[in-house]
Amino acid sequence: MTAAPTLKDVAERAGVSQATASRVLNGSARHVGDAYQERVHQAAADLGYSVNLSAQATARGTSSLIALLVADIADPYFGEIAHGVARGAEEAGLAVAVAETDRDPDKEAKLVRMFRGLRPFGLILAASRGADPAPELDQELAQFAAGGGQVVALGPGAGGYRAIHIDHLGGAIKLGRTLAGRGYRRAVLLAAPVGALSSDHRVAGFTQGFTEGGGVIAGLYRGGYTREDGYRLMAQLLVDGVAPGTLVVGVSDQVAVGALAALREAGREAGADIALAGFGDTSTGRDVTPALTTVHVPLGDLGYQAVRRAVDPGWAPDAPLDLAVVVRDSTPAVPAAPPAEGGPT
Amino acid sequence: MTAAPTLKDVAERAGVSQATASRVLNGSARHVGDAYQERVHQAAADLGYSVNLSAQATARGTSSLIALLVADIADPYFGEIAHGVARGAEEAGLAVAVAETDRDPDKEAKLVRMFRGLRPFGLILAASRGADPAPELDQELAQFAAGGGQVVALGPGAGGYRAIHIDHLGGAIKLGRTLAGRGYRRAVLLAAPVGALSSDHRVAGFTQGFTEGGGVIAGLYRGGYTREDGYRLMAQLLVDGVAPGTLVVGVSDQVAVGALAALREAGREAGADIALAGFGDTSTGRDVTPALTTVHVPLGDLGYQAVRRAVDPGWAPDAPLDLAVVVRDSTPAVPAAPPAEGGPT
DNA sequence: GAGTTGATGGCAAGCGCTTTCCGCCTGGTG
DNA sequence: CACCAGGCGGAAAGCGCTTGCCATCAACTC
Repeated sequence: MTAAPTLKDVAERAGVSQATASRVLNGSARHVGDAYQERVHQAAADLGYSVNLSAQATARGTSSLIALLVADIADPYFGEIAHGVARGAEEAGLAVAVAETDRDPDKEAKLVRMFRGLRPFGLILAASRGADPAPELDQELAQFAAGGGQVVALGPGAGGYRAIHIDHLGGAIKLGRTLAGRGYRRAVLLAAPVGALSSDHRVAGFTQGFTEGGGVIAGLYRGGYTREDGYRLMAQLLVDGVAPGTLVVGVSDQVAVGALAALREAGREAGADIALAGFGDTSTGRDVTPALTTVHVPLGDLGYQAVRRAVDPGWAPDAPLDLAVVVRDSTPAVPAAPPAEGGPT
Repeated sequence: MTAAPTLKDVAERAGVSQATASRVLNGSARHVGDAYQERVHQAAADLGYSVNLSAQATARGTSSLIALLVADIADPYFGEIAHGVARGAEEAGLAVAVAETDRDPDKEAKLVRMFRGLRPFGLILAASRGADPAPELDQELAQFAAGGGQVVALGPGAGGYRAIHIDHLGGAIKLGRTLAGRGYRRAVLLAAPVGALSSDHRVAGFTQGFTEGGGVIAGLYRGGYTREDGYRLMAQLLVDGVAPGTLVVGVSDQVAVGALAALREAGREAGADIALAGFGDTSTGRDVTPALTTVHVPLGDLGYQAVRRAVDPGWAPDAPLDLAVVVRDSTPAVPAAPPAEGGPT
């Protein structure tokens, strides 16, 4: 047998109608006599039948897929989100389709268009969206939603759609406060370009928290979210000159780790000399030396919740997700007397 | 409009038959007059039409999905594979569906069964398979293949199916030799349970290379592939006692990093005191201190090749993939005179 | 014992798309 | 000018599955 057995085959073998076989095998509200059930199951097992989900989706008008859009699946940040999504999907009996946007809005729109063809149950947008309007993307999303699809966006400015809010702003404020509280007075930010929403929120939040605590933002470099960006930006910063005692904050853990690498390569010491903090609390930062101070974001739970939300629009988490700052060795407490380096303001 | 527009809608609006609309929009061998093409495209754009891939799959009898099975998508090892798969899939115009096995053979079989329902074009098995026969899995795979699906397994013992071979054995031999060449004489292995194929190959390979080079395997602990496993195993090893100068080899970078954490916590110094090596060369090990010696596995390329193989069974890579050992600071060269610890047997 | 339920099997009409024919028209040939 | 080939649009028969509706029958009810 080179073609997969169909429902019809099963029905014939069991000596029942297709309708009955369908009701037995693929969950229906209608009850079927025990004897029939038995026969159908037996026939299905004998034939190695497996439902054709495409056909099922065509007939039912809805599929059992959930689509996930991430910037880069190899990035632990998105990897953990995907992990949570996979968990939620499995629980809901859904399969997950994933694609990478490379943070390119055009590509993102293109992918949404292709996903739209899959008629997935829901669409989870985890790729950092920019603040700029993206007309094509918005149009695709609108059409997807018009067709009955659930779109849930993960992140801050998720306009219009169902959203799992991630309080980057609040988390960053806490980070700023905490670090100012530890005695830091000068900070340099390594961020993504203006318009990258989560970056913008983190920058704004940190700035607010840090200045409230008496600190000063002494510099702001822009690149992206990756380790390479962090490395490059830090190298530049080193060229421009950084005073010891300065705190360098990366827009993501990856960036901070990249900065750490640049620092080490330049012979400077992270921690006591130049302090370092990141954002996200991905596995990346836990094992470097010094261990990275960061803001914990419950990425996996977020992904899980996104699926729940897509499956059941009314669903809400028991407790809102909290971003907590995690202080580690990369930001040692600054000794009482500040080095009189940069005066405030 | 709350229901997505269908081909019929487009055809009507364009004033042509469904057949013509189909030919214009969804690639067909047949040519259609320019005027008609124009009208159809226009109508499709006006309506925001997007093909229903499920229906298309039903009609064509084949879908545009490629399925990927990994142990844990949040693990960078699999994240990088998935990244490569995503790249290949995009190139081929395929969507990728992914699921996590948690390294549980039963779950794996269950997932293959569900994927089978999706009638994907191909199925890529990246989750570490055990050496033990897994009858249910094999049966599912056989049935999938019988239905015309391409299954390509990533890894060592990929019996029966199209496989992208990963030469764990060869890579590990090189690692063993290299490290023996650097002067190490005693090694302890932190591995996964017997039967975990890639672990077995790595253990065997390292043992061979290392003993050939004059080293001795002084211990073999078994846990798993994760950071936690590494941490736990190393803690145990520490309790059991390890002589300075010993080399600890983790079955994966994750394990090695976990071991590093345990080491640090116990106040021992990685590198000069206890040397450390991993396997895989995932981002994990690059930025820890000391940086981790490991075997580079081109995970992304592997994933990419798997897709190519699935799409075109005849395809073969230009050059076979090579595993190279990457020596970093976690295995400093041992000074000439060995510490007379464990005599070679 | 006729009438009423309620449970359950089957028929057949879709779901949206592809693809095989079929027929028409244009154009080239001798 | 009769004829044939080739190009192209359309009608319609599926693809595998679901589900509304009807038929049947056993169990009750008065």
